[in-house]
Amino acid sequence: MMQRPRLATGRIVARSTTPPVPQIPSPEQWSVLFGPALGSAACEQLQAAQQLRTHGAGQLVFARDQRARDLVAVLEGSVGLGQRREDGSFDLQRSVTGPQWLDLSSAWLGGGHGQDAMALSRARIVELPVHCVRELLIEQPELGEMLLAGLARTVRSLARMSYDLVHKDAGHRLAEWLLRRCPAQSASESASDELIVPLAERKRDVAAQLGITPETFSRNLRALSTRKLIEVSGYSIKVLNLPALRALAQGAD
Amino acid sequence: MMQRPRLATGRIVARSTTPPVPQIPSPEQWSVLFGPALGSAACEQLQAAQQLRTHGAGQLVFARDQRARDLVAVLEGSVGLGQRREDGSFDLQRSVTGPQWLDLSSAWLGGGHGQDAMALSRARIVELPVHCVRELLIEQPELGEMLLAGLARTVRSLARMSYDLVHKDAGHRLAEWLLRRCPAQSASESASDELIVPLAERKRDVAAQLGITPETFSRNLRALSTRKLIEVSGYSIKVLNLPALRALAQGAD
DNA sequence: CGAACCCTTGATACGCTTCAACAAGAGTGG
DNA sequence: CCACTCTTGTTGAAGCGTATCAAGGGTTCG
Repeated sequence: MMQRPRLATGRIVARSTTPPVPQIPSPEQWSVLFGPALGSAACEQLQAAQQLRTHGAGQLVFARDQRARDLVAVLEGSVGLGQRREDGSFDLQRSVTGPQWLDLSSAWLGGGHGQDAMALSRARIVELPVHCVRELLIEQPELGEMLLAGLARTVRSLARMSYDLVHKDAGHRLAEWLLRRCPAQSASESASDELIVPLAERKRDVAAQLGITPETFSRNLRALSTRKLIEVSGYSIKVLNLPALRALAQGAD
Repeated sequence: MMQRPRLATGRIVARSTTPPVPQIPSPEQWSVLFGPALGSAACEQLQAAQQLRTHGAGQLVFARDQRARDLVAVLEGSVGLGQRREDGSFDLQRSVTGPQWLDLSSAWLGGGHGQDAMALSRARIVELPVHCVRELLIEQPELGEMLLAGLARTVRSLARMSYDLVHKDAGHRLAEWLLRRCPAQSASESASDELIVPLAERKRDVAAQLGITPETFSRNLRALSTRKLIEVSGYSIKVLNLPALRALAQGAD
């Protein structure tokens, strides 16, 4: 009971420099990143250009001043984007859980990444040199569209985030976050659904993504469980009243 | 003295439906939007595909549920992005002043715009049907890169905004905003620079972009002028101590 | 065992919003 | 022309939400 699912390995410090561990690339990773409509020819060329590496928890995936030569994606694990502070702590802005793009934007601007990226758990990373993608774009115009769509989704998500930061308080943001973590609440919305949200990350990291301190995060979780909307047990949260939670996220109360 | 430079024409209400006023397209508008490296062939094709329209202050440029078929840019004037509320008011998230892209992202996602856009002043708008751009992309791959770079800049700006919202208080954000409004503080940083920032928009709109209320905006302006960093006279702000302002924006104090 | 880390809870402080009131134009219509 | 209204910006007082500081308990690891 109450066991800790994951733990940043001691003091968060890189143990060794990045060990380049070539690993079996899953065949459909590209269709997850780019969308289902990617041709197999393009797929092969991406395979040829990719660079795989693995980072342990706490390691820096890239630094904000480091020149962005690649498109970076997370295949497995989760990586945090934010600013590393001088005292070694890291203030997280958002976390990216694989398989998902980590930084699709910086490479097109010809400068640095602009943010630090730190592995929050052991993470498999894939990098595509932007000059390779550039060449591919000439032959595969539909690849460009998928890149555009990917960036557009990032824009959406960031715009929503800053809207929420201004217009919603911590409780409402928490409810919204909780809903996003619920497994596909599509068809079977019947009553006796055992909706359990497991937390794969530290609670302070979740709090940072919501733009609040760990203390307020804890208090707001308690408030929700007092109101019988959820039930918290260590690192797993059971959703008791999905409709009420949804109403809360919409701005009720 | 103290004359009001701009005023949203009375109650903000659309006077008439959008009057499609074809106007002379400035030849270099595309190089401003896409970057200087745009070929003249592509330029001509964009010209052929473009749709121009003019909106009066208070008119909706697009609605959030409206399907996004075009890339939208502002040529002249300024347009606000945000949410129109039921009571007719508009809560602004960010404002776009021409010439600049207004919505480069939504059209690639195949859904709605996601936000409402309202003209804050009389504004000239240009729209490029996304299917035309799609076709152009096949022949002009470098166009795709410019679009990617444009979206990447938007991502940068939005990420910075949400960082600032979490980590900086109103005073620091105001200082930063003020600096962005200063005319190219490049070479002549000598002492006797008469740095005057004219406000083209209502102060409440500036406040909304900073994520604060008009009241706090007013108070913070006063705080800065009490400390002799600026001098406020109606709708024009004279910067008295640029270095101090810069230090403040960096996080000093 | 102690050390380090994480989460929780309480008390306090601060920043900002909200509400209310007021002055100063700007547009309107008699 | 002068009321009259509408909008904007400013200022003050009060209250809410969240951060900060401090303390304690639980767990893991050396």
